[in-house]
Amino acid sequence: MIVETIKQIYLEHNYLLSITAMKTKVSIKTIAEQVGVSTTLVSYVLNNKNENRINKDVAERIRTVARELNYQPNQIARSLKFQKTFTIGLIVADIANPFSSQIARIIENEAKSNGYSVIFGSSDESKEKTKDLINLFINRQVDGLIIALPENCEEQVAYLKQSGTPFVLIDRNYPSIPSNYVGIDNYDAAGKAIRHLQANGHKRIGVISYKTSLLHLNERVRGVVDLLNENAVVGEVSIDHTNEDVANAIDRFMSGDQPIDALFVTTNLLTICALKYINSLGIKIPDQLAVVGFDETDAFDLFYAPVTYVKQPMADIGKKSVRILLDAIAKNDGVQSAVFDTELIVRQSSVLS
Amino acid sequence: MIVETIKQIYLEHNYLLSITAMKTKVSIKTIAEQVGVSTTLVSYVLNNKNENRINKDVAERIRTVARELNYQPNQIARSLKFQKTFTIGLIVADIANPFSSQIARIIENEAKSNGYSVIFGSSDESKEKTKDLINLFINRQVDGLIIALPENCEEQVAYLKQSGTPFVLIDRNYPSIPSNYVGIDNYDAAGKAIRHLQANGHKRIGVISYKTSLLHLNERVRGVVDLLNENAVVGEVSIDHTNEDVANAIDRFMSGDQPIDALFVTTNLLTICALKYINSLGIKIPDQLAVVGFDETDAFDLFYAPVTYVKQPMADIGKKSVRILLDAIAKNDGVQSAVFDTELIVRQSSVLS
DNA sequence: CTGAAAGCGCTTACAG
DNA sequence: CTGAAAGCGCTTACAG
Repeated sequence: MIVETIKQIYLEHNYLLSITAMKTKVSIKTIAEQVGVSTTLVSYVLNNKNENRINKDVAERIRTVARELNYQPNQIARSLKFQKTFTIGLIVADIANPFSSQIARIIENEAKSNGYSVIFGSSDESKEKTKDLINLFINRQVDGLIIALPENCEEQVAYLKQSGTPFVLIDRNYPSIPSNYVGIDNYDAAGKAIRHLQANGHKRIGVISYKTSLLHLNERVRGVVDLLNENAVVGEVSIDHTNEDVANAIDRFMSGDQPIDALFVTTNLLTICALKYINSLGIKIPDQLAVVGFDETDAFDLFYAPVTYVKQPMADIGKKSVRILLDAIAKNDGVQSAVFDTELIVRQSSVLS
Repeated sequence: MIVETIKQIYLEHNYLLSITAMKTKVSIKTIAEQVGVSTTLVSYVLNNKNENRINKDVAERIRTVARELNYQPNQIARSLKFQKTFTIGLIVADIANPFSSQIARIIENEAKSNGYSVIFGSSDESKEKTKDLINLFINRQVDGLIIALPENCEEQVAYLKQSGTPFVLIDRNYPSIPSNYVGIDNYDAAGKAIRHLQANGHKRIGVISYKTSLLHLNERVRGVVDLLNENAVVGEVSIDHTNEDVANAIDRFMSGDQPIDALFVTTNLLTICALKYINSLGIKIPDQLAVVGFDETDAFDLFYAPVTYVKQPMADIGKKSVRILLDAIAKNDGVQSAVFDTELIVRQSSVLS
């Protein structure tokens, strides 16, 4: 009954011949036997090699049989032969984070148009998981890796270098160990946010960031502090107790005789967290508090005062990281890096009405 | 200089011995030669096989050398031998869509704890891309596939069946061709939303969904219509002109002598799109219009009237799809399906204040 | 114009 | 207790 249904559909779609091959794995050998030639010839024909010195009729018969049997080359066998898998390993903190999944999509597209597939893994900001994923992907013979590393991963970078597997770091860089890297000018991004807030009359500006050794985040904070000096009010929150820490920071910022009148938050997740708490306090944005966030998300668009944010050129970052990786795969010497500018998308959350 | 830095770090981390192996691919053969035994023995030892009849000293030497050389087994070679790659292919409409990336993360975890990795691809709701991805992944010898299919993919389902590759459909089902499937009770989910709106005194309810043959979405609409009968006001929007169509539907719903007082939207992306347009019209939620959306997103939390939504049990769906797939990989006969209940998360957007 | 053979890195039944 | 050999599915230099 089920088989009948399938058969029916195949008939309709003109796949009749495939039915005969149902479930039987067809290899180059199957075709060779069917046609009565060597596997050598089958391989040549199917790969369009030595076309000029292969009998046209034989070639045609090979192609026909291959089509009839719906031959699918075994890429694993090719990979073993070529020592090349046409696979890229992507390691991010969490593929469910919109920043990661947006980048993943761009990398997927760029990889695909170059014949590569991508295998992914989430590190949850853990050094150990990162190391495991690196080894896993190396075992699986990926041709290269694109990685957003957690903090304190000098060891992993060194390990990657000595492994000989081409890789490019994205988002988070480790300048102490020269590596391929693609990211943004974080210092300048923060500067854009702060100068904008200042230009709009904000005097006392708070910044919320993670307590971390991650350079790209610290650069964002440094960008703030260099502009505000002693007037900078910094709140560092732990990744383990983000909600409480953000709440505490905001409470501290808003109390005392010099409450802040503007807030800059250095990541999308932190910004959402901060906005939720600000909402719960009934603080009105932007009148009581101006806010600038980081990265694009639908939540910022739908907020009652659409949120001003620092926009990263996701497409550029994703594409460039693949390009650099493919370069490194082709010729693994020297390192390349690309640092993109960001754009401040100004909306109501930071502009007094 | 760079080399010095790396060396330094390796010394610190006690990887001195690895340095000597820098860039040299080490195989089982390398170890065999170094120890002076056959590759057979190396393989047995490293895989803990025939432990009882292998000389303890030899085994120890093999292990030591393997560790010193930081031997990493070539999984491609193992895959070829075992006809098994321990890889799952995941095909979604767009990995950048939060629904997809959340599911992806759960699938990743569940797969990993069973020794599987996951390779992904986005179909952009295209039949052709889906077919290409299926073939690509089959060529790459994935052990199984988890797929959210676009509409009109009967052919692809039949193709998958005849390929013999185990697969499970998620989110979108094709009951005409019995297959492994994991999803939710879409009809009931819509019912939950509508009964809630009715219980809150809403009389005239509009529903926005895609114009599609996708069963799961039509089930959501059917769930509405079966409750409201002729009072149901349905707006179907094209996936190609979503923004305009949503705007047109809402304009139509809100005009005339019987404007709607409540709106149910059947997907997260559509809900966000609808909310943006409603905002732009200055319509106040829930007082002028109650809204119930679908799926979880930060945007719903941060909305000035936190949005009531139908919550899918993402973890259940993700885990179950992997479990069923692994079952099918182990013993590919018969089909399993799992249909989960949803939960209506009631918040301000649908409750008159 | 065609095919036997080696080899990619692994595993394992078999023989000793 | 150990190893030579075959084989997973492919490619290709080489010989004819």
